[in-house]
Amino acid sequence: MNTSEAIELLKKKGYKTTGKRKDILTYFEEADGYRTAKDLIQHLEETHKGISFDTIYRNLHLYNEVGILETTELNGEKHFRMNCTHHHHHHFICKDCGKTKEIEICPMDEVKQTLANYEIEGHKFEIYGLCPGCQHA
Amino acid sequence: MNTSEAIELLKKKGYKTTGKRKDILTYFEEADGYRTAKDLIQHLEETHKGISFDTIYRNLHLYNEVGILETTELNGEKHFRMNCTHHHHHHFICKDCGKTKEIEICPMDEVKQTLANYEIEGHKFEIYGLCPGCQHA
DNA sequence: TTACAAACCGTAACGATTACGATATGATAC
DNA sequence: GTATCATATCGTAATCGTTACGGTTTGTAA
Repeated sequence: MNTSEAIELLKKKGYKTTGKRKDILTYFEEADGYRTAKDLIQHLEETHKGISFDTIYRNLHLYNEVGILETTELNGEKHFRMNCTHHHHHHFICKDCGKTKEIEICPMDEVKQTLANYEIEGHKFEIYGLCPGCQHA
Repeated sequence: MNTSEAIELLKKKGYKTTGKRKDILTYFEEADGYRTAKDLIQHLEETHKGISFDTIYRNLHLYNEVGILETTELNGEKHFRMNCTHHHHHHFICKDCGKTKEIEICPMDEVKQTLANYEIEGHKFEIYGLCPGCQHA
């Protein structure tokens, strides 16, 4: 997903297009990895001095709800990234820069067989560490 | 791991044995699943009225550090459970009661091959849903 | 039984997030 | 273009889980 696709989706759902909304989307499109609300606030302070927490979190929640962003919890803070809509996969996540690498392997088919009487609602498979670029920092 | 093994381990590492420490361990041994700090406080209030946050969190951290408890993050709250030390495995976690079921499948061997230049520090594989007992509640 | 480090208490502070009344602003209809 | 109105935003206070701290109590080992 990219910024213009996301704006299109928001319009279709009846949400208004604002400068702040666009800038938030652009930030995540360019980030190419997981970022926190704080990262985003810091970035937006440059162009939108005094932007409200309300605006930040309201839009993060909205984007997450309509599927523009996906989220994960990393040492007590929520992290967000542009959603990859094309197919099911998981991520390696760099602890330093937040960048991700797609992992195509998913063992849920096998796992489901061992959970016959269980109602499965979701699963999380994430690998953490340092990406090649961050190993010598 | 059970309460007496845990106490033994603490002693060996030079930590003191107190009534509160024992009761915390017993709570997790009997819980048989993930519990929050709040759950624990609620339980201990009965027998140790006015117990301090400091005591709760200090011991939770300690237990986590020495490997008595393992931890996961579930909708913004840290959850703890008695550690299963015997072998590597993952968990199905019931959203309602916090009970877990061991999953023996782990795809990390395959995954490692696709992350040749990456430094892997850890991974998380969890399945969420409702256990058979909680499906009709 | 004394001595002392470790454990604990009561409470304040912290950081991330949520919430709210008042104001501003896109989008639509005229 | 302008009026209308629901939605978005602001400024700020409140909330929630967690952490921190000075003072007191308590296991433990000599």
